Amino acid sequence: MHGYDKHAYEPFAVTVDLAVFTLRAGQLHILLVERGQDPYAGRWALPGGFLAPDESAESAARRELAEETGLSDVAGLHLEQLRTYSEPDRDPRMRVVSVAFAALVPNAPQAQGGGDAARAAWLPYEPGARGAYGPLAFDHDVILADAHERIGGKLEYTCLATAFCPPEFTLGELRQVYEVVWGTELDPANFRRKVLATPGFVEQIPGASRLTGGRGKPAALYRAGGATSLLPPLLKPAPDATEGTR
Amino acid sequence: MHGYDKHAYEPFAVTVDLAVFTLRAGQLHILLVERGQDPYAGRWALPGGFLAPDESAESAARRELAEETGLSDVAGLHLEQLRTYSEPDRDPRMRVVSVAFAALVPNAPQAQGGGDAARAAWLPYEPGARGAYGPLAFDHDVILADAHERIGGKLEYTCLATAFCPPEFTLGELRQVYEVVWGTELDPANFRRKVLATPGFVEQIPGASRLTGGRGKPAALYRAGGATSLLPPLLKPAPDATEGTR
DNA sequence: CCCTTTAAAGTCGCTTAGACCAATAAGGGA
DNA sequence: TCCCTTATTGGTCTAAGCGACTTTAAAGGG
Repeated sequence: MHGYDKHAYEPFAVTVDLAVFTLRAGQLHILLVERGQDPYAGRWALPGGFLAPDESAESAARRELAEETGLSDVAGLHLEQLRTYSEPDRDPRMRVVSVAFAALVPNAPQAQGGGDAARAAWLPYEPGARGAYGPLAFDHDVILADAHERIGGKLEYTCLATAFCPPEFTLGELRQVYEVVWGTELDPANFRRKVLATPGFVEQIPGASRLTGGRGKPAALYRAGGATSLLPPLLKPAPDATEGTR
Repeated sequence: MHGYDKHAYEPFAVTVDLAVFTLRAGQLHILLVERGQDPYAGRWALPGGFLAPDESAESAARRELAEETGLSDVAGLHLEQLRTYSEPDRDPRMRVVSVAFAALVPNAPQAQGGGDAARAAWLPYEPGARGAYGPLAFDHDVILADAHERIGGKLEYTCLATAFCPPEFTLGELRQVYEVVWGTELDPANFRRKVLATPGFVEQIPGASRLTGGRGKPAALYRAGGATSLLPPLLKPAPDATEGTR
């Protein structure tokens, strides 16, 4: 196929949508912008924007990420293409094909309004029920749920969790990433053994330590190692059948 | 920011590209079409086509899959969105954004030419070096490599392997799927134990048996079960102990 | 001064993956 | 016919890993 002179083709508008997660006060947060105009005026939506003629979707996503978060060094942030949403009726005005990305930000600064007048905020994300943001605009509820599932899955078999942490972190903070994203609790001792047994996951910073919550024994500091895959994987514990909370 | 009246946007051509895999004579094969016109005239390419105004990328991909393979029941075939390729220079003529899919076909019929005069063929796929098809057109070498990596990864933690098999298959045939896609050998007894220990992976057909290669003991027949995830995963064996990645 | 809190380190038992070995049931060749 | 080969099926054994648990260390609070 790909014969342009033999087949008619329709032009489409192409956008990128970003699901930007961060950890704040021990809770998973998502970056959202408030729409100021119809359709879905007043509703929250994922940040995003149109693809420029001379950039790839990855470039556009990273540009939008810098604009919306106000961070200066978005080069090192984890940005991952989720999938492309192309249902014909997903935008009531016109045909829009959107390439969705998931991004992880370690320490979230204040949310910036974008280039235009839209209001931006970090809002706590709760997987099952809709949180404080209500139903999102367009199909962004689906995109957001897909993004969270992807992140949770990648924690199992990659070293992605360090992307949520600042350059220097304790093993307790790293464990909190798993606990918050998965919504479960992990045994601190077993988690420590598993992480340290994986070569290249983390590297200890010699002689450095820090108190995490003002209490308890000071914890050693680590930085992210060079490994990217986590073998064997760190599997999310199966939900207990006797417990009805899930 | 999704404000159409505030930002200019460029229209793009949107296509779907398909990496269709099958097993033939104990070897992994990929469905390719030969281009009849420039650019890349005479080169092999992945089948694909333009997105129609009223269909999603998934619909377009399934439509193309039916056209190119000549199969009548593409509804049950596994079709999975890979990612979207949007580099500005990936098509020398114009700006084309392509949504790539990976598909698995159990028993490949003869390759059909598409609706146009393009020649289609099943060609053996070899992961590392380029096979009998030489360098593919556009960025399709990258797409094909990404598709193979995705399929190989999904075999580890899903029950996807049955999608390569006909409705009734032996455990040896199922094991061959893993061996061919991964390029490794698996112990037949351990593979059998692992598959049968996973509830819902396969169901035995009572009393049925078949000779696989004309030799050996007849094997019991199974059909695909209802399970979709494979927990704990069936990990691909590490290449060698000389590397420190495990 | 004792209590709580968190980190760090070790122990115990169960499960499982990987490496084997053996028996069964077919076809092929001498 | 009698082995030999091939492939399935079933079994054993061992080392590794994981979950549950205990213990010690190092900090702050009442």
